[in-house]
Amino acid sequence: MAATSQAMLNQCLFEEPEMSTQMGSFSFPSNLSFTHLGNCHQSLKSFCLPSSLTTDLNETLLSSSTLKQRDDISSDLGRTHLLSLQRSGANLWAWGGEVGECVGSKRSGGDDHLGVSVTKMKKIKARRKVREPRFCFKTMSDVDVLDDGYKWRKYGQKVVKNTQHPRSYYRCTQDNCRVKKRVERLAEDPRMVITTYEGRHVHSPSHDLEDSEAPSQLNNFF
DNA sequence: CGGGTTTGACCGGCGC
DNA sequence: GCGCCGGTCAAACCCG
Repeated sequence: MAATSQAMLNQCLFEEPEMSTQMGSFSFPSNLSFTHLGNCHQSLKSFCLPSSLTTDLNETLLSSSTLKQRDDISSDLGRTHLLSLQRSGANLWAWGGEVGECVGSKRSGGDDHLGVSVTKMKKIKARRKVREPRFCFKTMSDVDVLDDGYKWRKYGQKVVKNTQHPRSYYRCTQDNCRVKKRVERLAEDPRMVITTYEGRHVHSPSHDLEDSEAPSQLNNFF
């Protein structure tokens, strides 16, 4: 799709942005396609997601050599753009398990954890049961819906407060797959598209099904 | 005709 | 309890 080449991956962050803490950063080529992001995301996954979400990958933590490789790729392709990797308290509850325990142990020390108040954390905990794992990232693109290899059906659109651009709601068209995504434009910079994914796909991307019979283990976080 | 989009209605959570 | 707001539903509509 044309959307792929247009998209410039600029930032990967986790919900909710105001609660996030910078965890690390590295470079990606500016002309990296969204599909490529799916592959690179394996490294992101290893770098920032709990092991419960990476059991199907057999990958270890992102090493400095891997980062070096990414830099090499970037230099090969010319320009680079900083990709910031962030993690928020809001996602910690969503993931649960070891991450949740991590939150609990760190919270015992004071009123704040990652800049989040106790009352806010309580509300976060209250929501833990119902929310799917979520993450979002920001791309600079003139099209709203980026090609991530999956097929989506739009089920709603909403004008959110204090923004002039509507937020669109999409669901994966695959049966038994309950992954959703939200797409909205940044109020401060309409060129930036915020894409938020919720849940995990239980199938391979539609592109893989079309291109080969062997289902790829890559991309399955989207 | 089937699949996707649009859009107003509805619902539940949350703050006051 | 009430109103606001985000998220979802579903009927109508569109398009190939």
